[in-house]
Amino acid sequence: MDFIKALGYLAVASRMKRLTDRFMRGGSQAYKSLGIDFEPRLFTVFYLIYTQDSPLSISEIASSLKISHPAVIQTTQMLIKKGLIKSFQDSQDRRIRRLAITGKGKELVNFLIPIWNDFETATSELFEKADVDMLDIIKRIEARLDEEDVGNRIINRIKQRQYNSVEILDYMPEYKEYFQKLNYEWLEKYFQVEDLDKKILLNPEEQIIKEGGFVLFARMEEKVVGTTAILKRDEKTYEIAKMAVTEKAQGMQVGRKLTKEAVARAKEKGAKKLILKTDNRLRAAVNLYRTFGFKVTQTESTASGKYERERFGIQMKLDL
Amino acid sequence: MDFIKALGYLAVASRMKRLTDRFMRGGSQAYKSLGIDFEPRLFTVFYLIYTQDSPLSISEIASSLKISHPAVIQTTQMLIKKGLIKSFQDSQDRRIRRLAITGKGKELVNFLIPIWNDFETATSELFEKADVDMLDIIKRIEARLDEEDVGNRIINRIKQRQYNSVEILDYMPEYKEYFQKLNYEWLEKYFQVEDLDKKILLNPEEQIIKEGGFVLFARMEEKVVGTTAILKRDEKTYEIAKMAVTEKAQGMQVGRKLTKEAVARAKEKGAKKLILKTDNRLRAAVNLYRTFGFKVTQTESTASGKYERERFGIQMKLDL
DNA sequence: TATAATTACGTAAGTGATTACATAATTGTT
DNA sequence: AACAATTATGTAATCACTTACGTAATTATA
Repeated sequence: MDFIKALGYLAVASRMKRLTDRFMRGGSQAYKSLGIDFEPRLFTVFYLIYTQDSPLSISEIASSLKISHPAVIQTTQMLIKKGLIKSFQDSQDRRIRRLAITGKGKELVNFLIPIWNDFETATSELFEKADVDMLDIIKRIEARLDEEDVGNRIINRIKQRQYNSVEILDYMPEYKEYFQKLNYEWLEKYFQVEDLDKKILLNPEEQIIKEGGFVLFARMEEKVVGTTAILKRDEKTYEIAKMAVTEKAQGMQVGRKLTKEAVARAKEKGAKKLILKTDNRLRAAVNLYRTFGFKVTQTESTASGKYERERFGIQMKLDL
Repeated sequence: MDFIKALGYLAVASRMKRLTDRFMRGGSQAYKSLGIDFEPRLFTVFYLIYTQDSPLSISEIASSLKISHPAVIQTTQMLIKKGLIKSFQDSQDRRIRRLAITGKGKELVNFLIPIWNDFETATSELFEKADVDMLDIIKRIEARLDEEDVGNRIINRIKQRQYNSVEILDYMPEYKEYFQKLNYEWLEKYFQVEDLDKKILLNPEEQIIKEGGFVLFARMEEKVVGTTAILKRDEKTYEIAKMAVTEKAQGMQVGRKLTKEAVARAKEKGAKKLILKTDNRLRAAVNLYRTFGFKVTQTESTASGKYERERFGIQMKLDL
């Protein structure tokens, strides 16, 4: 019974690895059973050095083979120990060590060429029998990965799902405590909770909504994980403030969705300008706002807000 | 510039490895960037334990996943350290350690299931975009490898080529010295060169050919690498003797080709029986003869030949 | 023309698997 | 019942890479 096989695409990488291991082992098995003092892993580096007319440097080899330079160093050390290549310092640039094939190396190549030819035909025949054009397949997959690597593909998909699962809700009295709690959570961590904070957080209805602003909540899987306020400054100007996302939900696009909704609400109300105050040290937040088109308008030297923390803060603006 | 790409099937294993590494790295990248304390290499073992109703043993896991049991031990140790699984001794068999998921483990699975789902869709979408049915491809290649692994495919091809490159030549006076030299080479190594040996090796024309026998030589890439004699015992009986293959060419099917030709020559001459004397300790030789159908007819206890060494020797016979 | 940035190489440690070997417990055989 | 063979697990060493970090040499820049 083969569990990995049953997992389908969930374990396709493991299956590819298992298959690759089989191929690599096949090569060393062949050398060993023929009593040849050579290993498959030496092949690419050795053959590259052999084919090149002028001696190559470590990093030239690494980039040609798309492997790390320590891998090249380890391989070349082994080849030098076997006497198949030699190294010498570059005459112009003393950082560079150049690698060239030796007489013994050339001899071995001549001996190995027919054997490598057998390697090649044996493999290509195997793929032919399996009715698989492996080179073309690898080429096509690599091309896709050059566009976007596996990690990013997965991350983007996860983020998209998380983003979709977040609901933005209007102010409801029963969520009032979250407005306070979520803001205290991070204010206490980074700054002090000042009197003006307390006043607004305790009385959002009075301080924000009655003044023509909004309070929004973000809910994810039945839990309130974020909040923000949109304060009305004047008919044409609104301000995003008191945005807070609980630590567990950070990185899950909650802030993005709250900001998106805040922008939409301000537009609806006929605002021409949306401003916000934040701290240059909160990189994630600043970058998030930037992606919406917010620009920094004031830095600490020019700011003169109501909060103590604003001497480290910045102001940002978005024209609607 | 991508040298490996240019090598085609000669480096297809390296390219597969490079591609696989990219996939494996993608997974850990995704977990890391989401701040999840989990690794791709834990997945198969963890998921297998999760899906199974009754706790599995180390070796059950190893065989289900087709990996070595030390790999399972290492993985489970890490999972235990993370508190995701627990282990306990089997009640019947005290050698067996059974592994079961913990409450914390189940919690993590529930959290990870949607993420694993994203892994799966991201990968399958990637392959779809590359127009590659990877699962089917792996299946087809694995099926071929189950028939014959990569190592054997290569070795067989090399042996076939070597076999084809060996020429069998009739006796020529200028090769006379090789008949002596090649035989001394191994006789001196395993036994003593006895007087009867010397007489025959010095005078093959007189001792073998004039008596109605043959001497054959094997040539590989312009070098004489092997020899054998076919002695005429009587009208219906010939004997293969003095077969020698130089050490460097051993394992290259030279002996096989010499034997094949010897059998053909004896048949041509109308022989009904081909015999030979060898030593039970020379396993490669005895096995070679066996593949031609030779059967052991006498062992040391019954043998009474002319040679000192025959008290360790055997006689073999092939009916033509 | 200092100094900062970049490049080339080297070393160390980690990764995720393997093979080889050891030991304890169980099962099979005479 | 005694011993051999097999099975289950564990440990050590190895493999073929990687990432992370350090240093020296060169090049770019203010």
